[in-house]
Amino acid sequence: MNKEAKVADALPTEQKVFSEPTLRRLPLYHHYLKQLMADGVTSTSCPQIALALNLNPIQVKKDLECTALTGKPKVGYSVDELAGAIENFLGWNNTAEAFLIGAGHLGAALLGYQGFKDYGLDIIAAFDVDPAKIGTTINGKKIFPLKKFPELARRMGIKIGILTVPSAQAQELANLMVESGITAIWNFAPARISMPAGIAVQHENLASSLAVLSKKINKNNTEEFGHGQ
Amino acid sequence: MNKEAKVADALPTEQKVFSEPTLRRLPLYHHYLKQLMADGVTSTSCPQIALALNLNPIQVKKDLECTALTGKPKVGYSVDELAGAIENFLGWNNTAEAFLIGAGHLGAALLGYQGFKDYGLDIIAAFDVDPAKIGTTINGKKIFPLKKFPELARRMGIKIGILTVPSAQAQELANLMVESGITAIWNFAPARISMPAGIAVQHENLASSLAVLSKKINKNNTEEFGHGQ
DNA sequence: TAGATTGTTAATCGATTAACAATC
DNA sequence: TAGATTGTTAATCGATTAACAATC
Repeated sequence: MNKEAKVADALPTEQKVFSEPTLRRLPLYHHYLKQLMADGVTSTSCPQIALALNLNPIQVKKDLECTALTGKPKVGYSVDELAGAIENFLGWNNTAEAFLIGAGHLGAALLGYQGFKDYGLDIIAAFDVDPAKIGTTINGKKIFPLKKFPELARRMGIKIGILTVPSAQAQELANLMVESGITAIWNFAPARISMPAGIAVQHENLASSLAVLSKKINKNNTEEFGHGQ
Repeated sequence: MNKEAKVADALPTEQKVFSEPTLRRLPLYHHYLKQLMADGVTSTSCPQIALALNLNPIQVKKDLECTALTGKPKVGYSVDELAGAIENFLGWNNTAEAFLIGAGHLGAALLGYQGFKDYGLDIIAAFDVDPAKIGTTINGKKIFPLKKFPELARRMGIKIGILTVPSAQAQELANLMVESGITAIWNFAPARISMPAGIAVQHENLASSLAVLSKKINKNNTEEFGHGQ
């Protein structure tokens, strides 16, 4: 019995929750660890990771508590173990299957992105209402008519839905997903969708990111030239 | 002279900084205001916006301080004015031109996304090293050889660069952008890039979002079934 | 050993939320 | 007027950062 199991026995109900900023940083650490592995490096430390990613070393340490690994003072952690522990924590080693609705530009891009497999996600099919797209294959993934979604999702036990549709249709199609047994929705429409409790929703909003970038630009300009916006 | 100008005169150096979470919510408000406008609604309030977007009304009020608008007690704000003030604050009414490097799946999707114009961004050309892509047009945008980037960026005074390349090339091409006069980079590669001070960088990381979604799913499951992960 | 890093607890900082007077 | 919302200041909450003993 390993250490993790012992801790789990001792505290069966106490499950530490990690903040969203922490969760968002874990893939960055993992990416760096993979780089180290490719370079043949076998151990690393929080200060080293922090230096490479331009983060605070103590923050890195706090974040890595989620792995429940024990490091060696002065040495750090095994790169291999650490990468594996992050994958394990994020559930990247048991792949989940997903359906996508909306085979437009963005939908097609996601269908063609090979990296998702590494993150435990496999988009196995897409759905659309456009007769020109139905029956075709985009980036190796077959496009089905939207009306087949509920039946196929139920039959295949799909739990993750990806929404890449115009915002006007987002709420309606999210509802369809939930009625079809989907319990987690990754929403790329520039509109919030509201869902019943128990349904996980992750909003991806390019307008939000662009707003942050715009303001960063303004900030740099005003600092540089020394006057208000 | 309007109120904003007066405030700017009175406090020329004091420029209130708004938090990143606030900036990310502004486009959501704007989107809802546009909906109201389409429905012919002329005024709205923070509680109404909060209800529609499932947010805290006081948070909405705090966020809208960035507009420097004065609302009417019991009535709220003019939908039209509020939408305009947000556009103004985010700089969406003076369009900025951008170059994109990496005309793969994701790059093509961004080239084809019509919505950016509304957010003050115009991607006017893309660059790639693939001879099969160079000279072609993807979603109406011409693809140029990468080696033309510095000259064209300089000549056209382009300040925004969008990176949609594999992570192995991200840092190198970000450097090229900066050498070509780019001062803001929107990075879609799943790798952090480090930049000199004064260069604005916005990282877009699907792996991070997926990490958050995965954990939301786990959380719901453990709550539902009442045991640890 | 000396020194760097871990592990953990405490302090700080900033965002969110609450409180309340002013006002239409 | 009564009541809802604004504008603004204070309190809370949580994430980040600091401090420090333990240890290899």
